[in-house]
Parts: sequence; structure tokens; C-alpha cells
Amino acid sequence: MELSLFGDLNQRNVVNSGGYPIPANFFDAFSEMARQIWLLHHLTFSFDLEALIFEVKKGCRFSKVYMESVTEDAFLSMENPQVSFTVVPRFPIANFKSAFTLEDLFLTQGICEKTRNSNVPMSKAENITDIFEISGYLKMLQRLEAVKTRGVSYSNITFPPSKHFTSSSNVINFKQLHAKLIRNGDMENILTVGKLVADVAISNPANLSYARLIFSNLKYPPNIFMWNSMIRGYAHSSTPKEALILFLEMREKGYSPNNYTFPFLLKACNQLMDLNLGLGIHGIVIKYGFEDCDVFIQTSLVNFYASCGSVQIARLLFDRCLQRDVTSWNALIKGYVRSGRYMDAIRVFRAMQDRVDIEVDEITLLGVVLACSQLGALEMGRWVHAYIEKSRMEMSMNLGTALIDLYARCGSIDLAVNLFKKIREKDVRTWSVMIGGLAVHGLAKEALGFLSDMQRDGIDPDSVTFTHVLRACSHAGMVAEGLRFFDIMSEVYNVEPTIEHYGCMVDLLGRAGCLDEALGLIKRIPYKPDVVLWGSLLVACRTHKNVVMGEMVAKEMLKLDPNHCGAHVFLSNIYASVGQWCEVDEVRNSMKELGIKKSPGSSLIELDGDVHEFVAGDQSHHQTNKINMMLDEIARLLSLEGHVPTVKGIPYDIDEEEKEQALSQHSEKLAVAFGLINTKQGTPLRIVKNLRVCEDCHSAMKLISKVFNRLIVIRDCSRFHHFSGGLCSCKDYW
DNA sequence: GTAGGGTTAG
Repeated sequence: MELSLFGDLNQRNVVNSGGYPIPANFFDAFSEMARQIWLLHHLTFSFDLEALIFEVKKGCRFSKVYMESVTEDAFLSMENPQVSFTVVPRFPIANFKSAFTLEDLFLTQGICEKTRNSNVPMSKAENITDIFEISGYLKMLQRLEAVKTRGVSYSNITFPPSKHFTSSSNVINFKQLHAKLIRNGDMENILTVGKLVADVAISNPANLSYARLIFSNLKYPPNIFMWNSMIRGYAHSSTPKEALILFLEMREKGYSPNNYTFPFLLKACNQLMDLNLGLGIHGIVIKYGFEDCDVFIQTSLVNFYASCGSVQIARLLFDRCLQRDVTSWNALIKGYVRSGRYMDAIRVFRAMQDRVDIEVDEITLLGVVLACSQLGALEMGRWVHAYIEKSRMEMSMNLGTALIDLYARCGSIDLAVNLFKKIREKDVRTWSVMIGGLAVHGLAKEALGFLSDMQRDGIDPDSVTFTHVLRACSHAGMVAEGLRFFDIMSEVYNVEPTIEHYGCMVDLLGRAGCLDEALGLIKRIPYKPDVVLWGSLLVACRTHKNVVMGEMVAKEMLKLDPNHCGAHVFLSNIYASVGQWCEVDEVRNSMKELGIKKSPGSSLIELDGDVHEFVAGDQSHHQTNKINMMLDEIARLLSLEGHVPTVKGIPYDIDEEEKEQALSQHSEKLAVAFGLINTKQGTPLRIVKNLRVCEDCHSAMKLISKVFNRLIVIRDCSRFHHFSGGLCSCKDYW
């Protein structure tokens, strides 16, 4: 696309490409708000030559400079040369070339030397805003107004209360204080008032409007401290967008942000999960030269990108940081965890330990524990536990809770219970994690026992606790108990059922075969049923082979999400299980047309501190030959035990032998074979699987546990199965 | 005078 030279502000593309192509859809990637911020800060600025050189000398780096196309001769013959150009700061977007300075540009155009020789005095410019002259300023104001009144559609997001609002100070107290200041004439003292605004703004989101009232009715202009305080208040409130609007107002009034402003702004972008907005803020950070010198801002950026799912950018920035402290490392570790890159999180942790200047702290370990629990890496988790004890670090309630969760998620419920008993201080989360752990292990009676203990300790169950309690009932087939808890949670404990609780109930009824009741419940709930909720019923339809209802449910799901892979696969599986191969073909063809691929089954197994991943049919592991031999051996021994592969769920109209072949390559079987080869006789095998265990693998695992005399623990996406001596802890109810 | 990283379900 041909871009105009100095475009009208109303046009989307205001820049000339100066030799480097700007992607035509560049501005499409921006949300409206980001665009406002971006435009406000990156428009065509008129610099005089002094200012230009000033910027260059300050080391300001730009990724692009777009100059008015005057010829060199014309430029040099001007009496008072004015260069109009647009700057785009260094910016981590793939299409952008790496940074270069104005000096580079001038050198390439052969005028740098000449301007240097002209001895232009470096005088007037005090700061960047002094020398910027934003053209089209009034138009910008109009556009800002439009954004403010139109609003951006964040209203449906709810935000948890922030940890920053620890004080529950009643607004009345602040009003009294305010009145006192007025009476004593202290409102003239900008420092005192600043403190008041800051305190009120951060005390409680509910007090923000009062803080704003003080802030807006001052007899003198607020200082940057007050602006920051207000922005901080909004950044941590349920309306973080206000922080950015306030920032725009601040800029309109001619204030420059300082180093304190940016962490608050990035916090707001983080809350809004708006990548484009943060990109805009990042641009401003660079413009003000903070990117390379402020560790707080750098960490805020790392954290922001990581939270918004751009962990690669976070890593890029992290690697480029001049200063890194424990918080920066923690932000990166958490970023990897949030993005599901657990092994990377652990790699970063290991690299961190090699650093003599960085000391691991509780938050680091929390991140690592989280990664381990997702990976099912029990040994690594135990190592963290030992590390805490060895380093005499205090086992805080948070860390204890995370570790209990880890043990439970890694299949070691005994270790979880032991640790739970040792921890003195417990809150509702500690209890909930314990109850949840017992629930997924199918230990419903024990879970309910802990629920009573918890109440005896004076702690009331919350919404999450009840999710676990209902799930415990569901896994154990305790329908009556589940229904009872569902009733009393709102009646007695004032916990209103959420869609998750309804999901548990659908699951509970569905598993128990009460499909009509489950469907009835879905029709009665006060929420719009979502894909997850229908999904629970769909699983039940498959288990109980109700083709008619299953078909209806899958179609409902596809109405909500036409690309829902699970619904397609279940539909195909349902047809396959009753031999309706034409319908199977139809579903598979429509999947092909829509470009949907079934996510492959994947199993993880930890060996000597390393996690090995196996994908169904995977032949890429370096021990593949040995694994295949072991699989043959398993098949031989199992057939001696009378095992006949259950091929019903296989969604292909292929011959029986091929079906058996497909089954034998399920990821958990590969992982078990690998485990059997590489561990000593009697060592338990712990496997984490991303999907549900299929019927054939389930019965095979029972027999493998018997024939090889091993405890096999498999965590699938819904619960644990402990296979031992030919039986499974789920009692075949899953 | 102000700042960055934090635990439970789905």
C-alpha cells in the first residue's frame, strides 16, 4: 500500500515508509484505545535541527524515521531548517527492522557531518515535551472524547480485588481528615494534599471517586505525584481502563510521565489483558528513554507481555535487561507457567540458581511448584520441598498450599496429607486444595471428612471448596450427597452456585446415568449454558451410549463453537461406537473442511528429574525400538491374562488388527512401556495425560499393574487412577 | 512521598 507522506490525522496511516514498508494492516492490530495512545505519542513531530541533535546525543533510538522528502541540497539551503518527521520507537514487532538512530539515518543521507559542522548550539530544550509539537492536537482531543464516551468493551470482565487494597479504611475517616485539612488551611500544602489523594486512592476502590473529587477540585494544578496516585488507584481497581484515560488527560494537560507512572499503566494493561494497549505504552516507555534504565519498568514490561501470552517478547526483553533482580526472574518464570511452558519455567529456575547474585525466594518457588504440579514432576517437587527445609526458608501458608496441591496432582496423596497435617496455619485455600486432592483421587469419604474438620476449625467453605466437594461426590457416584451439598451451599453458606457448580452437578448426574435429570438441570440453570457445561453431558452420553441425546448435545455445542474439536470427535466416536460409519465419515469430512485437527493424546512421565513426553503413535523417542518391543511383550502377557482390546471407540472403519495397533500406540501405553524399561522392579509409575483415559487403556493398565507388579498412577484430565494388583481406585467408575 | 513478581476450580 502506498502511504501518504504526512498524512491527515484522520487517516489510518499517517506515516511515510521512508524506504521501509509499513505493513498495511499495522493499525488494524491496535485496539481503539491503543491507537489513541499511539497516535498521541507518535505523530508527526516538527523538530528543529537543534532538537534533533539533542535527541541523538541523548542516545534516543528510533526504529524508523520518516522524513519529509526534501532533497539534500534543498535541506541544506534552508535558512532555518525544519525537518518534519515521524518517529516510531524501537518496538518488538516481527515486521520491524532492528533499531537504528537518527545519526545512522543522517549518515546514510550524507548530511550528518554537515549538520555537525554547522555548530548548532545545544540550548533551550529541557525535556522532550518542550521540543515536541504535536500537530492536529485538537483533533486528538475530539477523538479522545469519543473513546471516553463510547467506552471500550471491557464491561463484561470482572476483576478480583487487588492485594494492594489492604486497608479497608472507611471513606468517612478520610472525609474527616479532609475536613480537618480544609479547616486548618492545609489544603494549600501540595505535599499534604498529595498524601491525602494517594492514601484515599489506594485505600479501597470504593473510595476512588472521593479521591477523584479532591483531585479535580484543587485550586492549583496537581503535581505528577498526584496523577500517579490516581492512575495507580485505577490500575488496581475494577475499572483499569480509567487509569489509561486519566493518563491521556494528563498528557493533554502537558504533563510528562515519570518512571513511577509506567508500572501503573502497565499494570492497567495487564488487568485488561490488552496486548495492543501495552504495546502503545511500551512505545512511550521507549520514547522517554526508560526502557534501558529502569528495572521496575523493565520487570513490569516482562510481566505484562508474559501475562498477555507473549512470553517470547517477555523473554526478549528479559534477556536485554541491563539489570535483573529476583523479581525480574520471577516474572519470567511465572510468564512461562502462565503460557503452559512448564519445562521452560524450570529451565529458567535452573539458570537462576547458577547465578551467585540472585537469591531464590518464596515467589520463585511458588512458580516452580506450579510448573512441577502441571508436569506431574513429583521428584522435582520433592526436591523443592527439601530445598525449603534445607535452606531453612519458612514454609509459608502459600508455599505449603502449593506443595500440597503439587503432591496431590502428582498422584501422591499420602505426601499431601502428611504435609497438610504439618502445616500449622491454614486458610480456606489450604483446606480446599486438600479436599480437591482427595476428590480427584476418588477419596470422597475422606474429602467430606476434611470438610467437617475445616468447619470445626472455624473456616467456612467457599465457592471453590464446594466445587471440590461436588466433584468428590461426582467421582464416587454419591448422587444423593451431591444434591444435598448443592442445596445447602446457597441455603446455609450463602455461596451462590456458579456455572462451574452446575457443571459438577451435570457431571454427577450424567456419570450416574441420570441423563434426563442432567439435561433438565441444564435447561433450568440461570446462566446461558456454555460449551463446557454441554461437554459434561456429552461425556456422560458417551459413557452411557445414549446416541440420541449425545447427538443433540454435540450439535448444541457446535452451535456455540462450530470449531469445537471435542464435539466433533465425540460425535464421530459416538457414531463409531454403534457402527454408523457413514455418519462418522460425514463428521470427519466436515472437520477436514473446517480445518479442525484432533489434539493428539499426550502423556508425561518423569525419570531422574527429566520429564519425557509421549504423543500417541510417537516414534520419535530415542528408545522407540525398545519401547515397541516392550509393547509387544505387554500385549503378549496381557493376552495370556485373557485381555481382548476394546476397539469400539476407534473412529475409523478400519480392520480389527489395525484398530488394535492404534490402541497399542496410545500415549499412556508408550509412557508405561518407557517407565517399565527404565525403572527398577517395583518402582511406581506416574503418568500425566492430557485427555481422558480410554476404555482399553484403562483395562490394560489394570492388568499391567498385576502382571508387572507395579503401582501405576495416571492423572487424566479429570481425575486420578491408581492401578494396582489388577484393580483401579476409580472402581471402573469414571 | 509513589513502582515490578504470588497460592485453590474451570
